[in-house]
Amino acid sequence: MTHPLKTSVILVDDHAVVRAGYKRYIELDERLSVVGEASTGEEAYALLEHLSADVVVMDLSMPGQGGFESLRRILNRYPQQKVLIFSMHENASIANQALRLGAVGYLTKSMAPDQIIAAIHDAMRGEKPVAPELKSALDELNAPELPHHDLLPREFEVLVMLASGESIDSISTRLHLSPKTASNYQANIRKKLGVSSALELQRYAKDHGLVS
Amino acid sequence: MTHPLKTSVILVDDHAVVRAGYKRYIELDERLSVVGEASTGEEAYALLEHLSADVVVMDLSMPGQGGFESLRRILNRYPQQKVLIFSMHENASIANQALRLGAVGYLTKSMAPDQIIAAIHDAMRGEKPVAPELKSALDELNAPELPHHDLLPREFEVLVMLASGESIDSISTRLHLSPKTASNYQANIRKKLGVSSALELQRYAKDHGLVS
DNA sequence: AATTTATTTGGGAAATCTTCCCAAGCCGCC
DNA sequence: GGCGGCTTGGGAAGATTTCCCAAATAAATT
Repeated sequence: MTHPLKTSVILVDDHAVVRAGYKRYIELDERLSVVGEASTGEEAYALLEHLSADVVVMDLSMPGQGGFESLRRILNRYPQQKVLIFSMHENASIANQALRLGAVGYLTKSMAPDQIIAAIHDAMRGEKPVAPELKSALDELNAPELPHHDLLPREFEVLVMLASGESIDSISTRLHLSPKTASNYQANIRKKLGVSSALELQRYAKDHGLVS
Repeated sequence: MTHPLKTSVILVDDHAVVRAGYKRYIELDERLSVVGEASTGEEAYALLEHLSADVVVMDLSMPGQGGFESLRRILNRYPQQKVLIFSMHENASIANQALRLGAVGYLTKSMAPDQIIAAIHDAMRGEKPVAPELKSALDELNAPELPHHDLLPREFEVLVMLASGESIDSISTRLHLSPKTASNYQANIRKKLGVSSALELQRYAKDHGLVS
């Protein structure tokens, strides 16, 4: 026999209507079979205790504690599990985070159905399929010479808080710093990143995946 | 016969895999039939020249000139066309804009499949189905007493520029104002809206659909 | 162990920005 | 003509930001 075993797949997406679409396409390939579905990351995690699958195909934007946290927990518990992210967002920094966390690939919903099927087979072969439109952006993102790479650790921490909209006062309180110090960090961060306002800073952070 | 005619549906979504899901569910109801599919708004517009359908079910976030523009053009050419928006975004201000443009309803992808089917029938009956999780937010959004409704015209203009990240200097230049005046506008806007930083102001504007 | 080196923390002083208060000019309306 | 709302900005006080610098601590190197 040419197919000793089917590749088993678990689908994770919070939209039932979207899961139905995945399933229809995946099952057109008789070497694949969908053995389970889940609508949240937590559900997927629980499912894996009873059911193993070669590949988990998972959306990232889900309710509950979100796709990233689920990915982290699944890989922590099952380090060998192949997880393919299949996301709406054609955002290189999101893809980057997911791959760093250990996802075996990152696909987007705008890929053609047969590319998606091919990616599942690729993953089984040990490759790391990535949506073609993100390849170059990903390389750029991992270039070592991005401005925020020479922020000091403390500066980085403050940057993230600033970018998520916290005020100097709130930061200095939460970090037990004088407002003066927090403000000085802000100035240094802005200078190093080459931005001059809170909104530019936020945009920088978003573009580089430092905040959602 | 109890069903004199099936309700015909055209699906518009740029993700083939997602369309497959819609279709599977819709066709489970034998009173509905999918008579056409399109992957962009332009395609949908062209399709309508050859093919009429009772309801167009359309995603908003699509490549090309976007869902809003497509909706506008379709309704301009075919004012009677029932268009149901079926979007990912559970954002009241987006829904609000779509409904103002003349969509007959706004559904989200996290609704249960049978609610979606029901919404299509509702639309045929002349109702205006709206995702339940958005109902209250929509009402709130159309309440006449929102803070930004008593901004002066000029203030509103400055608000939009501020919220899209422009600096006081850039605004004063573009509007031929002294930086002082622009800055005074900012202070007045912030007071009227009850926000205290650039980021809060941006969030306010986003939440109320004043900027994308 | 001794000594650089990097990092964290904040003060002082000047520059800048924001706020608050107020007033002049303008436009439309009765 | 006069009233009221809108637009425009000055003055002055207050707050924030910036820039420069230095002490304290932690980490790395020899």
